Amino acid sequence: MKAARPTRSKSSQASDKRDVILDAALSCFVQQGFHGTAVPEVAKKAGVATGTLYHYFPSKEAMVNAVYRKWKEAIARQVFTAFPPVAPVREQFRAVWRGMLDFARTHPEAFAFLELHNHRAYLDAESLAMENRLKDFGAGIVKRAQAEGEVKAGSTTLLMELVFGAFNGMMRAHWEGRIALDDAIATLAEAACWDVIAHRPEPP
Amino acid sequence: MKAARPTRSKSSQASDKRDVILDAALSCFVQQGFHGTAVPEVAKKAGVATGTLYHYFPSKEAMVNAVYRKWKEAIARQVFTAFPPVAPVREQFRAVWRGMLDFARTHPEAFAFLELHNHRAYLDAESLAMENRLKDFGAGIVKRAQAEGEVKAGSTTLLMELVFGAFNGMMRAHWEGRIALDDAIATLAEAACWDVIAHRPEPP
Amino acid sequence: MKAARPTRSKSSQASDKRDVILDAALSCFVQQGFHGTAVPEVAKKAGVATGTLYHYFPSKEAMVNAVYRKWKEAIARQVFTAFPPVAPVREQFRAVWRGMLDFARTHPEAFAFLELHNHRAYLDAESLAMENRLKDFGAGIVKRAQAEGEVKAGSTTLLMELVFGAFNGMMRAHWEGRIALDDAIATLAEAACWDVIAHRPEPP
Amino acid sequence: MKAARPTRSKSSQASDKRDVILDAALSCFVQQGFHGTAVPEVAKKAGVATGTLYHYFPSKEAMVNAVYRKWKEAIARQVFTAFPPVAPVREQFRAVWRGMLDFARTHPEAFAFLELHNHRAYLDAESLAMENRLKDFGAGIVKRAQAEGEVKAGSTTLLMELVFGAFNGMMRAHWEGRIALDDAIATLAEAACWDVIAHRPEPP
DNA sequence: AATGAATGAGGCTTCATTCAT
DNA sequence: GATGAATGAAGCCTCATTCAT
Repeated sequence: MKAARPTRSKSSQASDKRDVILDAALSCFVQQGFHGTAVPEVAKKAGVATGTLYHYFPSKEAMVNAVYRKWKEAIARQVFTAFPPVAPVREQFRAVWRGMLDFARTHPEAFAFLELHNHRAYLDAESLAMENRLKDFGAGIVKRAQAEGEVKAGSTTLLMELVFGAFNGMMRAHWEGRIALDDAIATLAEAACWDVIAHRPEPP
Repeated sequence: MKAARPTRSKSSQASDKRDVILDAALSCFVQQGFHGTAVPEVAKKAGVATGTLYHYFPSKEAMVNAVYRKWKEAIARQVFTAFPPVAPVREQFRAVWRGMLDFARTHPEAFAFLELHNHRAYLDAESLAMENRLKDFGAGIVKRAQAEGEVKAGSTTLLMELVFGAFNGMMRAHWEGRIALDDAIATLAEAACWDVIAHRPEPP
Repeated sequence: MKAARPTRSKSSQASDKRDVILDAALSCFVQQGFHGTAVPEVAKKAGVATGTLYHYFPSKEAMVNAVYRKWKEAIARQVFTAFPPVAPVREQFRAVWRGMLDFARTHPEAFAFLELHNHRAYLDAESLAMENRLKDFGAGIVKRAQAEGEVKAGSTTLLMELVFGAFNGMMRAHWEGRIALDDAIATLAEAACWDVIAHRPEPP
Repeated sequence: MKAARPTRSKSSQASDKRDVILDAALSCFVQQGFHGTAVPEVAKKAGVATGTLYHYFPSKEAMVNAVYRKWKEAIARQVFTAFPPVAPVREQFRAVWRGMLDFARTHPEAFAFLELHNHRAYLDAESLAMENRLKDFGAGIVKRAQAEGEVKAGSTTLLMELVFGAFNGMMRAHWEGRIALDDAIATLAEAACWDVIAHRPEPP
């Protein structure tokens, strides 16, 4: 229900404009990359004057970092919220997977920007620090599952990176139109990615 | 005296310089991205004058496409060469995997450039066409394996993208220093990625 | 409660704010120059909003001219007030000198702004006209003194400019920390500058 | 004789262009000040493209410092060259004075730029260091003359600043058209400025 | 073929000024 | 009157590309 914000105060209007700019920036950056995007382009897409961007962000770099953090926070929140702390490992895995998938389907540009681009040249320390939260979180799950014997032994980080990589590979294929991400595909993918880490003793 | 390289013809010297430029360009592009790299930077790293670049490439875009094709061709050749056409599927999978891994270890910048960057904004049609060869090749293997019942049923493309994605995830983690790619890790990763596509009937 | 200033009428409050702005502008202009100062900087230093400046001055140029005239008027008033119309020339000289020195010591930023900056690019006709009053006044004194034989013959303007120049040189050295302007120095300087214009017949 | 450079090597042509730019910059800066001058203006006046300026100077600030140093060096050289080390103080004073006057007459814009503008906002340490050489040199002369009893006792720096200030005042008046700097005027000015520092015992 | 100075359009950012609140 | 967000022209500087040597 959008009716929840019927009267907008001055400050919420300002926040709105900031968000409009962030959305325009996301859209430009995901299509053309950070260095491939001109600041006036972002302004034009946001429907404001170029100078206005500089009331909200001190520089283009600050802007891209704000975009990055906004959405990294959003995906983290979504995954954490859906996570069942006391469920069996298999179910936890599914929950994280669905959380990420829901996010990626709801905010395809945000996901593509976060995961399909190389940000190392312009992200600041705080943004880089953020990047590791989901991964640490994921690594924690894998580690506990390893202790319970349900997941392969060996480098926890490797297993987690393989799963995230597979997920990103799927999303990239979707983003670039090579696959359609319907429920059958999503289910198959989830199962296949579980198999990446699942401990399956050879049958006798 | 230029006579120091007697065994090389004039044309092969020219090729050398072209390669020097391509190497410098690869190095710059992988660190700073295409739009983040200035042409004189590439020239400086290559040890030639700026104008010289334009004797070998008509534009910066042509240059980045040449870099892309050179290395996409190289990785394709390496994988095709190592591929055993008549071996069992499991062995074929391992061969492709090892081929890619060997390439990525031997040419880390090239691999990072090819797979960890988003090129859509500047690659031309021919380069884009090239991108699909490895994937089509991989998809062919998967498809045949599906027919033989050794691989999960369902979207061939999805399975292949999951495997490539997992591989890229591993390489990105390595590139960014989160894992060390020793043999134990590589073996575990290969096995885990095979499990992505392996058909494992539930035990009764 | 705004009632804290009961003795001041509305209009004098407005004048106060105008003066606050003029003071802030003086401070900025003297440190960074006219073109080196941004209008919002002046507003910030004055403690008002940027838009408020434009209630008091139609433009940045009008503002700098107002600053100039305010202080040029002030120094003129101070010098004229202290001037003894019927005293001997030597005493008149001393009075003018002390008047200028008092002003420069009391309002160092104002003096530095008036005399140590080059205003030709933005002063309007009225401001430029003002600039010559002190000098005409000074020239008048010198001219009468020449008639009385106490001052060197020759270009009145030159003599007056030399004295003003010497005074400014002293103040610049003080402003830039090369000399301390104590009473001994001031007395020596006054005597030395009188010698610039004093008619001293060679001893026989 | 300009014929001394009949064939210009590549490097001397480059120096020529650098000098053309420095001259254009001097001309702009002296008329409109540093912050009041736009870089493309300088380029236009120099007859080159804007980008060309940046082959010779890394920034506008570097450019203004180069202008400053070029001319500060030139005036120093001129004064030092004309200085007679073993002559009587009165003659040394005259030599310094004439050296400065010759320079100011030959290069009026350079002199106006050096002495009639306030550079503190953009000069770098090296330029500021340079500024004190002429003054230290002048102070040395005054100090020796004080020791010989020909010059007033008291703050050496003050006396020197008064003389320089008077000289600058004269030049400013000339620059702004209030006096014509013919030989009669110059001679009178020189004598008057000597009187600033001359020790004249009161007649009994 | 090789050079690198030169170009000028375009990039990021600033800033004098306006105007809705 | 007072505010400060908004504007967009203009500022400094970069950079892909050209061309005389």
